[in-house]
Amino acid sequence: MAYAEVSVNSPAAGRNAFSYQLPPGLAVRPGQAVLAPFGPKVLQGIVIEVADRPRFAQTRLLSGIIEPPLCLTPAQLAVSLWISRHYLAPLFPSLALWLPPGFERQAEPIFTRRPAAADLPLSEIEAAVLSSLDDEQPEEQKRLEKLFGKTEARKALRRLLEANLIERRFRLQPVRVKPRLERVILLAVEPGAAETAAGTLRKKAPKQAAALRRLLEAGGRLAAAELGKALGGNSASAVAALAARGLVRVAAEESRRAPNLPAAVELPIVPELTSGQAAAVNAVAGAIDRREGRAFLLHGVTGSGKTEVYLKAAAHALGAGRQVIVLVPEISLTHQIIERFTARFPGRVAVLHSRLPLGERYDQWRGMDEGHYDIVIGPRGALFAPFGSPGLIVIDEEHEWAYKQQETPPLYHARAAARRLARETGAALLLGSATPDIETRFQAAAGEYTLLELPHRLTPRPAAPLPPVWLVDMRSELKQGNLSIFSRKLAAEMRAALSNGEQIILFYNRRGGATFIQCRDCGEVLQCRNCRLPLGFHPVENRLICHHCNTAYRVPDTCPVCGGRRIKYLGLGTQKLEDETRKEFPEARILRWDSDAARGKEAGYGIFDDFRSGKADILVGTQVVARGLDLPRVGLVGVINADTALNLPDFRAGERTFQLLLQVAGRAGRGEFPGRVVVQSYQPGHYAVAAAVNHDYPAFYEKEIEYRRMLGYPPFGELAVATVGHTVEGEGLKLAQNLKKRLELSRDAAGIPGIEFIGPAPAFVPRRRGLYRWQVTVKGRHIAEFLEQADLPAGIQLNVDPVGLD
DNA sequence: AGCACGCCGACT
DNA sequence: GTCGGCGTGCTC
Repeated sequence: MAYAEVSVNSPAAGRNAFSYQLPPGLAVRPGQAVLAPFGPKVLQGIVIEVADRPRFAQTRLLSGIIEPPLCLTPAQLAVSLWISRHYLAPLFPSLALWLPPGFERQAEPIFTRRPAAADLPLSEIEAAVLSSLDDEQPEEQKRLEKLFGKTEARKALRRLLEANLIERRFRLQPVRVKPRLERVILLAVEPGAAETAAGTLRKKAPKQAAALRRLLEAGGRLAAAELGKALGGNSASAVAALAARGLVRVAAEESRRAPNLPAAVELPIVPELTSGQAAAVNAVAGAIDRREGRAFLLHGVTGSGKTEVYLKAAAHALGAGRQVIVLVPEISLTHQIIERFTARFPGRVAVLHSRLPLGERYDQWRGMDEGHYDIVIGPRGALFAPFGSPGLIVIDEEHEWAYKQQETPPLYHARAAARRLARETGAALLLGSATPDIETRFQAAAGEYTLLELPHRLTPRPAAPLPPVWLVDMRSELKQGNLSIFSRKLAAEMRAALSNGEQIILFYNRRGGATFIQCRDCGEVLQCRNCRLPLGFHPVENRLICHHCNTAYRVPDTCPVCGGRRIKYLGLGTQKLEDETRKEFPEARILRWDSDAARGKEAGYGIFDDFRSGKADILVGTQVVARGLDLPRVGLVGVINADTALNLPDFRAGERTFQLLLQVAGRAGRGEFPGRVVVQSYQPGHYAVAAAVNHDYPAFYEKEIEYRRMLGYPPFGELAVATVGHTVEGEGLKLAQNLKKRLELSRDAAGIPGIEFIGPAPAFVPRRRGLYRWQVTVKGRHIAEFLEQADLPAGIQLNVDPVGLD
């Protein structure tokens, strides 16, 4: 007797697989998509394992396989099992990452009327629901809810079910996405015969003759829509007449939907590789050939030619008949890299991201599955492209936080998942960054990644140095009576740039708004004594609270360091910044680009294109303007507030600030003008600011890694955050305290050393969707192994290896 | 998610 | 005494 362990698509399944008996004659493989009975429903599932014995004694019979058949590869299966285990994520969603778009279908309830005659007293609405049901044609609950109202319909259905007047069954939702069919006109005779026929028809049926000619030009096959366009309007009757003569045939063929890709842009000359680039390409190519699943960290300053390394390595993988996955941090950044890849590899590039219409996503997926495309570009989800033997996985800007999935489980990190996929498939993994993640850089030093370096910038002007950076101490500006947003240095540089015809980027760091408290005399930010993280201000209690350990402090009147009285929380928005800029520079044309201004499918590309084409002089914006955008006419970059992000209660705040400052500085001087950068800061002495100003990654790394080591933060310890929520304010805290107690008991029972629990503390977003949220942070080693066997209450959310605040 | 079971408060 | 609130446990 054969059995299968199956992951079923039910929220109830969690991280478990369920045992089923295989019906005689049904053969399934691990990875196979199947249908399995689960409670009253038949659900979609994925086979995890096939064995002689079940893991669970009471088994039901597996319903069958899903048609058309679909089977995950052993490598895909292994990556998903790792994700589910490491991130304590539900199993089916971890497997579903690989499934084609639109594959997932829920079981929905349907109702039929029973022939039973029992004549019970019914309410008006119950009678109405009953009379709208048929004894053969089932009705969907969804439709009844729309008709009678959600709660009313549910109540009535429940009553009718109890009275045995109706019957409920479940069926899978209908397929949402289908191949698109298109009418195609095909030549049904030899070209010679068609030519002759066109000649005879020319006089009495000119439209038919023209249609034939057009069809011949197109090689005997043309979409009906195109033929119509070519003939100028209605071609249906002509086509019908030709078909009646047996000259053409009309068929329905599948047409692939594809997104509009940005036009291919190739550099004027394919550049000769520098020795650094060549060495990097050779190393990666060797790893691709040896199929050893090796990983590389390409540390190259902005503008050092990392993309060219990606392209050459990709060419090598494709040459070996293998596929290429290119990940970018977010959709709005796919644009530039798609331009480069489609130029080099026309017709082979697929794009996969959540903003594509479902039909396009589906066709892109199938195009890859069937081998029409062998390159995919997209954000983190593109890692799960249906490629049988990937040769290269590129992660551009690998330090970006967007690679960690937030909110919806599985909360995986695409970099970590890519590392597993590379190992499983023998692909080479290539991580690129100008400011590598501290953890990645540490692992490179430990030999986990091979370090490849590109220390020099390539620009049109030969050997252009990285732009000089001026650091302005805003405390002394204030002391000298300058209350403006702009320091005197920045204002002067802006005037000079404007009169020189250069463009300017003003970067404003929005994150961290007014959550921290700072002395405007000395720049001191009040921190928790235990966690060394900035304290958040809570106006209701008028207290400063540590978001890590929940210690409360009273709000001081004077600065504990310098005794100054000007303690305040800083607040400024991009809108205000734009207004101030306009006031100060009335002659300049200003564009604002922040997340509010960049909604929708185009994701701000209108703004970007306007600025690039010179329709404005100053671009004011948040994080988005710091991204890897190539803007050749930008001479000056001004950073309005270098350090607000520094003061978030996050141990990665320093790293984030450093990365952002270097990135935004890199926007200056990429083209015609030598670049300059002015950085305004209240904490110019902070090592993240100082190192960024000097473009000194090693200096920052040394300081940061020491800080991490001292406090046991990653890479020296692992973190997980458990969040609980409750509608009643005080109950949330109780839940969290209870959770912490249970975790401590589990730890002591298991005897796992070196794990500590911090908190409970209010979440960074203390209230969401009506719930008061509290968090307990788990810190230590082998956290996933501990949490896997720990006794966890229902309803908690776990974020393993968290990135950013939530 | 849904649904059953089971235990305490506002009503006939 | 009863109806009904939602806490807890289960789905191979």
